[in-house]
Amino acid sequence: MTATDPALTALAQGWRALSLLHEKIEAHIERALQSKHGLSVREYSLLETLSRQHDGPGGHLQMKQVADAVVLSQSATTRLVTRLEERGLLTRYLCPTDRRGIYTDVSPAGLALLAEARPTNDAALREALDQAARDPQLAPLVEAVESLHARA
Amino acid sequence: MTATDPALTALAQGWRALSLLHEKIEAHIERALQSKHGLSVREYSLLETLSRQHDGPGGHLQMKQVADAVVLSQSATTRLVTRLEERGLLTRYLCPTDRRGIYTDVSPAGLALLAEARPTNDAALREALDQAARDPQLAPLVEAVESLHARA
DNA sequence: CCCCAACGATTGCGTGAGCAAGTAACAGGC
DNA sequence: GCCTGTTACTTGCTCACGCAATCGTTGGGG
Repeated sequence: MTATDPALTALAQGWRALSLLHEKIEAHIERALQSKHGLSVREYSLLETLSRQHDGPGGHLQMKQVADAVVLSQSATTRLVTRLEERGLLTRYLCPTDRRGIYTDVSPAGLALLAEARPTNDAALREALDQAARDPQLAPLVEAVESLHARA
Repeated sequence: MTATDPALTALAQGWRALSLLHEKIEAHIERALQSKHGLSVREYSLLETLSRQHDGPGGHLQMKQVADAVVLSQSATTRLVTRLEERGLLTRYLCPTDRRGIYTDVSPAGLALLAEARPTNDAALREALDQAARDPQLAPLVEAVESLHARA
């Protein structure tokens, strides 16, 4: 039986709760974004990330940075970017100083679609959180997520 | 520009942080479990869930309940259970009172592997959390996850 | 008793993901 | 100026997932 260490077990419960909450929210948002805008959560997430960089200095990210930001493998990132590029939602162009690097930037169409999808995303998120808050095992985490913005 | 509503944006940031934290932890544990025990996170998660039911009354779960517990589609659950059954880690048997339902139960071999993999899982989790705590954007969430067990 | 709507589980099909191997471009030693 | 090692990205392969259609089972009318 190895009488599992209580501290570790408790930590595992926390991880389990986090995992459950994440998957529930993701599933909920996925359905909403997919049905209304033909976007997956990852695709939306990528557009969102790139658009935030857009406000800043360069307005572009290298594939590697993208992969890190969305926590995907390089190969998956390549294909994700390719898909969105084929839909005209973003553009790819070589980095002038290092021709190995490839920058990606959101296109106007991408920004438009993002603006259109953002309310859907936010509403679905709000909904999923409210729904999760009714589960006593998830409630504390929901609270934590919501209180994150208070410190902004 | 649609001057995004600050409250919603903040919520989205919270969701983004949750998502990042989840994926980092999952990736970390996945590598550890996969290399040392040939188990995916989902497979481990399923064994863990079933074993916890094992302590309780019936010691078994219907496919539907399993699917709900691990947040998977019914089809994915069927295949996940099939894979683990083929490895001899769990057993399937018909529910005697309703032959539509199928119960799943962890086998002794499954329990053994679980006992073997648990330390790996816990260590990787601990590691991933410590690593994430160094990211200021993730730190508050990490704290929340860790404090969950304090209320047990 | 038979029929039919509902339910649980499985299967066919298409898609996205990671790993490993491959290619192109930089950086340093000699 | 090559040759070697490293970096950034892409491609081949395999596999797990979700959706939709299907099969077997159950339960409630008629």
